[in-house]
Amino acid sequence: MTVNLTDSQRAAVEHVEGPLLVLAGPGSGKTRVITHRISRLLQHGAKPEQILALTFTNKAAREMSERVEKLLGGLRVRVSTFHRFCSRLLRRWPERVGLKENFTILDQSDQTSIVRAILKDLNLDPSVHEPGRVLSRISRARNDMITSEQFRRQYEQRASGPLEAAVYQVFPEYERRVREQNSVDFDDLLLHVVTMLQEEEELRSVLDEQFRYILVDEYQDTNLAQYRIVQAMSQDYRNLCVTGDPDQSIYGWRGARPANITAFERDYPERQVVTLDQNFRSTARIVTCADQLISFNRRPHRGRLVTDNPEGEPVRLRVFEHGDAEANGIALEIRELVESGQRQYSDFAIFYRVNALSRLFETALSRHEIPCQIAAGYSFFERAEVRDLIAWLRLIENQSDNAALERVINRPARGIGNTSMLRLRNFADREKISIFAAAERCAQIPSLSARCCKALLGFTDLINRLHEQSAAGQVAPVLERLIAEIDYLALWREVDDEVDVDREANVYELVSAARQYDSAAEDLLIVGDSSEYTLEHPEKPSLQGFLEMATLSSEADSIDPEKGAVTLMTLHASKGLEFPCVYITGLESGLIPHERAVREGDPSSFEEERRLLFVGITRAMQKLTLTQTSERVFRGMRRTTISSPFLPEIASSLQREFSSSTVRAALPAAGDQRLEQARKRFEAAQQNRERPLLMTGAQLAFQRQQPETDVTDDTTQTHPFEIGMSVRHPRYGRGEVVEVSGGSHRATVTVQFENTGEVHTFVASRCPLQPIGG
DNA sequence: CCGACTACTGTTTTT
DNA sequence: CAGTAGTCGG
Repeated sequence: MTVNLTDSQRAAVEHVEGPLLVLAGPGSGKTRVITHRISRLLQHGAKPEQILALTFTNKAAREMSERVEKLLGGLRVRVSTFHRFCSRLLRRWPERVGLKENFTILDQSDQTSIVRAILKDLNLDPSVHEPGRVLSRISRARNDMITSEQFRRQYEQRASGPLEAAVYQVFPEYERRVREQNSVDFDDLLLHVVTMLQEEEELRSVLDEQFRYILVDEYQDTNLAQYRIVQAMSQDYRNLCVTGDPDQSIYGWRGARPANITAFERDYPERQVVTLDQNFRSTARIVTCADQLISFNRRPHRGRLVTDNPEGEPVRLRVFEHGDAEANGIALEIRELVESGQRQYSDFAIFYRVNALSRLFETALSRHEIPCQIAAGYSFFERAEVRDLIAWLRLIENQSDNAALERVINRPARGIGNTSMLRLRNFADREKISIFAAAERCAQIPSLSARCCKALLGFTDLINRLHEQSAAGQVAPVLERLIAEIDYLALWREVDDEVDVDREANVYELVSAARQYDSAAEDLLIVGDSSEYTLEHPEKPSLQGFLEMATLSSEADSIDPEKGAVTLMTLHASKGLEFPCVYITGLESGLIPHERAVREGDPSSFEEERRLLFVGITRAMQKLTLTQTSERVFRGMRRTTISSPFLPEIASSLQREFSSSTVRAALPAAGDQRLEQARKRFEAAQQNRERPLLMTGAQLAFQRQQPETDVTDDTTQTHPFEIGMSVRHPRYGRGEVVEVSGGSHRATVTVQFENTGEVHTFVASRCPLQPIGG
């Protein structure tokens, strides 16, 4: 069985007892090693239920469990994402962390609404403190296991920006409200489990014993909470195997700590380390290219990548005029390769940095009648109509789920508007009850009209009836009755009585997902013994189970490499996959690396961008094409692009190809006559306070040569301001920009002036000039 | 209280 | 461009 393994692969497979760290480079056969290792564990007497494999994404979980099942001839071990695993634990022992068994999981839009409501109650302007931003700051803190209390203290110790000021006020209230409605957010799933394991030693040791062999994939992506969870379960039985690659750490922005790898070596001094660095996936040229790129990181985490694979085709860089041409060119090439019989559609993948670019490729491919599957941001479960129905189901399950209630109570409209809701909320606050409970007692709220009251009672009655029905376990009948009773499809019916087919299809798809769930749920579960601490108690299908599935899975999971279609996805989503032919698109400054990563000025986020490109490159098995455009439409504005700074780093392994009509996207050299034209246009535009129609490379160069910019109180530029930039103000003279905030249309700029040392803040209005990128 | 219209603003990546 | 928050007339 282990005949085809290399020495280091075999070392990892044959290691049975004790902690093991596998440093696995891309394409080094990691999954193979893990599955063989599991089989080895079983041979050595481990029971399947003692093995727990934790992954980061559903996709990875599914793939691993399929491969294990195949190798072991149908034997199943527990493979789960962190979030799902935690959800199961909480479902089993909710009272340990003060939850009720029917708790619901909030999605991101619920979280944002809660933050928005809190900001409002605190009289903080949501246009200044953007709810999404506040939320992500809270989430980041919680990922680092910083409590609201600690956050407040930190805030008081060192003066911070206005965002922090809002966050420290919102933070505790956010936690309170989420808890109050018997719900959890994504972070809570992990955090509650950390608390549980910390405070309940008995439970901890039982779980430690139950899961004697724990495997963690993509260990570099674990955050502090995940680290703690794994730690806690690997104290008495230290058979913890983690696999990771610091060079593929691309989730730093989300609290991932690649340093957990180093921590592992510290926590388990007796650990064994195996390095897998031979690449079996890609051609030698692709491997060289990847290796070259990653070596530019301050601390590349490996020796050189090696491979015995043949050299293969050159890695190409194709330059196109604009985004449409890029998408079209790729589509055309794919079509030709398929039509000539050399390739099939499923061989191809197209990667991009931001989801916003997916459309371009989607339309180009469909123009060429090329089938494609998109692992895009808009998952099935995120569509409005599906989320509506899910919110209804959540409320049916958990009547304290205020977030769900707020979403559905007037949808379809039943005459319960803002004012009524305000009164209802007030009553609920006063009585310390949920909004649903308040609605049931609406007769006691004198300010509510009789009509409104009647509507409220109709609503609560419906929920109660459906709740009763849901006790039977089956989800589909509840959902079907709900849709019928609220005549949900009518909501999407146009005036002329035509039904929105897409939405209707989604509704039916949800119903059929529920049916499928109902029939599949029963055989999903592994039956363990029935002691108090058994995790796998046999479970009937339940509304809860269905909701968990709906909330914790995403569209990216449904990507099927065998589907006979070209795959479109973000670079992030590509991790862990491989394709014979890969296009990495938009190799432009501001996109790869992303503008924001550059603006942060933090070398580590810049390096994360480099790792992201590294991940993308190493997905390719045979044919890798990087593409770039000369101009790109962004936010409805056309902008000339600048080449990605990563390209020069791999220049020697690239073969450049320019489309016939392409002008090179680069800054013009000094003395270029285009520079002179640009100067004139720039000045004319400035005088007329107009925006130039098109920013050319020459204009960019021209602006770069103007280090000083005038600042007045009412007119400022937005984007061109960067921290450290020198500016001149008619009244205060020369100064240096110390802070910039705001978006592309409005911004505030804080400047410290040389003469007086004073600091002034300017509110920028719409800028007469185009912002320059980067 | 509802829906239609307008104005404004934003865009990383995801469990 | 496209999503949404906010305003206004019915």
